[in-house]
Amino acid sequence: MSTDRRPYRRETEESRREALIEAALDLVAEGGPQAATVRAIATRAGVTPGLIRHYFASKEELTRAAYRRLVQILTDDSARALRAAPASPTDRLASFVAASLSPPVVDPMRLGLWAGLLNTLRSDPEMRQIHEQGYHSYRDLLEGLIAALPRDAGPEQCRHDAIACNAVIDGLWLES
Amino acid sequence: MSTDRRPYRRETEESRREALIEAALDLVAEGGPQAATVRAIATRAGVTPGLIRHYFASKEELTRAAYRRLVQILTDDSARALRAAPASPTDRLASFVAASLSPPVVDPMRLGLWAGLLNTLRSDPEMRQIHEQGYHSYRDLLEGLIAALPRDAGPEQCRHDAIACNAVIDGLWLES
DNA sequence: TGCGTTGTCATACGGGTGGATAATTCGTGC
DNA sequence: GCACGAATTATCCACCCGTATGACAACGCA
Repeated sequence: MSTDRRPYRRETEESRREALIEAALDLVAEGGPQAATVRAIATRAGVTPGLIRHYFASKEELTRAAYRRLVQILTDDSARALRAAPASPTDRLASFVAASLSPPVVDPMRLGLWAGLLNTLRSDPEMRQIHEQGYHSYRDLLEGLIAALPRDAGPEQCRHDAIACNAVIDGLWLES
Repeated sequence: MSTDRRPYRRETEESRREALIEAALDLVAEGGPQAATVRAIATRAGVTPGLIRHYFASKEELTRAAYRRLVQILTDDSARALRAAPASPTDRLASFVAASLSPPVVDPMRLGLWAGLLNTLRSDPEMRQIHEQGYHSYRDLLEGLIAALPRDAGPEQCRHDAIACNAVIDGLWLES
């Protein structure tokens, strides 16, 4: 009479959280927020729905954790590209821009993710805060590179150029 | 005992359809597709839910009509900008690009719309077809303007430049 | 002014699904 | 082996979705 129970392995808290977060991001990227239900996330992560609330107080918290993770990935990718860049200021900027337009930064999945999360960002203040933090750190990176260029330009001008440059990058990023 | 019935006015078929479509677009822009429920659309349009199915066979049909309308708006705006443009090829291109980056083409609502509809576009083939038609007509417009420039460039080059130019425009558009 | 058409309202239904929970089981480290 | 807690299972409840239906009233026309 014993119903056969699904076999399972115990995992570390970190690996489980990671799997759940990744599953959530994948689902949002593919089908928008409405596709990222607790059941779908659990299935994708290879666990049962109940487990989600073992690691996250609510689905909302999981969503926020997922977005935090996404921002971190983007930030890390940018920073890594910069570390491997050449020494000349001009070349540094050029290679940084190039890196921002090639894999793994550019990825169709990321576009879907961004689009899917846009509405959520607008409504949830905490999400918005996470987002702005990441956005500013990227733009500041860009501004630093531009300020290091061998040319005559005040900080005001550099800031303005950084914003414009960022705009162009985002545009090319969209087209991929 | 008679429940007081909400007073109403009879409208033309066109104006009702228009109101429903606009309501649907607004809701998608604000809260994503999941916010555009039959009830919400009806409320926003100032009617009761039942009326939707008086004008559209199903909600899906309304959604498609709404998207068709959006594409038409974008196309019209582009064409209008071009009609008012100067004669010189270089100036024409410049003013067209400028128009693509100012109101009413640029609009935070449109960005939300685009983000919300991205997933829908991916899954619904008919939607995708509507989308590509609009996208191509815009890019062809751009390609025509570029081909008219006073310079030495083959058709292949013009096409390539049009795609790149479109990418940059989209990027600036995103930043608004 | 009265009548018929039909645009519009009101309400209900059947159901799918969403997030949450509580108790149970069994893998695992000691 | 024993105990702890990770993970499963089963279920809850509520909400909201899209659809269907029938009554009512606004407007055009005679």
